[in-house]
Amino acid sequence: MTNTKDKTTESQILDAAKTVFQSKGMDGARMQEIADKAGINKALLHYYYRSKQLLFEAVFKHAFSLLAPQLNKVLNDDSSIEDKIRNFTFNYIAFVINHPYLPNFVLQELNRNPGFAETLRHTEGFPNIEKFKKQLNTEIKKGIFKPIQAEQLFINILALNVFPFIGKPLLKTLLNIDDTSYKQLIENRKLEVSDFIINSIKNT
Amino acid sequence: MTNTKDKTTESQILDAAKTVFQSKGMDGARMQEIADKAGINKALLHYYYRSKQLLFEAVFKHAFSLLAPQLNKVLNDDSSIEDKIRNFTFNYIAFVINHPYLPNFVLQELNRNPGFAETLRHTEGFPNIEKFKKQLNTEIKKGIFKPIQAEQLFINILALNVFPFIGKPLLKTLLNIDDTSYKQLIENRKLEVSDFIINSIKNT
DNA sequence: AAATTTGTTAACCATTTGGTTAAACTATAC
DNA sequence: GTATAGTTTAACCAAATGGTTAACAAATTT
Repeated sequence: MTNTKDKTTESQILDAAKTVFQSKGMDGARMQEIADKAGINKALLHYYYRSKQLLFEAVFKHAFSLLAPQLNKVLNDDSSIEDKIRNFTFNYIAFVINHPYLPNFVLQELNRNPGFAETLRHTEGFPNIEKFKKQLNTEIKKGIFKPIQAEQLFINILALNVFPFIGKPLLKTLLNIDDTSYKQLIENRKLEVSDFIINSIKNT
Repeated sequence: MTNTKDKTTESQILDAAKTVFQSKGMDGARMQEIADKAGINKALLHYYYRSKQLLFEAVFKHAFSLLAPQLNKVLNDDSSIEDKIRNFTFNYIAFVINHPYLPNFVLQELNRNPGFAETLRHTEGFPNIEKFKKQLNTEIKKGIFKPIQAEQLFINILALNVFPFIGKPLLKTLLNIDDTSYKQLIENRKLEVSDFIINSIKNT
């Protein structure tokens, strides 16, 4: 075997698995469909990844490893809170526009199996809120921001950025708009969401 | 057959189906598990609801019929925008604390089958945003609020209220807190979220 | 109370599904 | 070039799954 060919087949499988798992979830995904999409025999899936569960975990961990650095940006870099919020919002929305299935996939599977979140905490580079908390409290003491619990602000930031992607089918229907308009609405949020947040907490 | 006994069996099935579908989703749910939970033979499921798909739709429509009136409250009653936001936030969070699986269930299944949302639009009492839009624009013109698109504000309100429930397993891990603390965090949001929103858009 | 309709069950069925096996094929090692 | 190790496939398998059937039980009707 050539190592090149190895990697090609294995990554073809992973790519196909990503597509199928992320659009149908663990329960809805079929090993045969993944094999077909990868253009290989079903037995090869088990040759490279023993079981559906392990293949799924590979996909899930990879998905989460894409999201974690996005979160760390808002939590652990050295800019001001205001800059963090603006950068995170802009970058996260731009990022998810290119990976539209990711947030729904990760949240759904964590809900299906909450114990899975525990496993993630012990992985390298798992986001931690401590620095963000201290920094926010310092800036509040300086009078830059109105008092707000770091946890609540963090939830709000995430909510405003993540929800439009998870809620897309519902929101499109409620707002009675088509895909193009919805895309535009999301595009506008890259800047509007930060204003919305900053407006709310900044002292004048 | 007595009509009373009919309804009892049928609603036992529906109750069991709610529990199973809402916690495991369409793909993860098993007809046998629903039958067991209802304490009846599996064939009875098909006697009352022809197929898994139809039983699922009954559960889904019921779930949505619980959520729709909550939305209509923010869209179509006669109070001011500020009161609407405060009432909706308080009521919605209180409501979902008692139906914790609902938002995730509805959003997940709409993502799995986006065409389903179309079906909902044509049901009685489907929420409509038009009145909210006009009212908001009027209050903006009066100078009560800073300019903001009704659609964006609506998304924000929904996001801030719904996301904490959908994201619970992720947020609990990120914030490194236990169930009791998380419950308290959510409880606090009943009032804090409205302040957060109003602060952001109200003219001073 | 006999006939008929409705409710309920155990057993069964076809299909799907994740997973295995044994053989064939390919490429590298000797 | 032949042995050896890694790769790929077709065929197969057992378990699970949604759904059906035919017979039985319980009401309702007449």
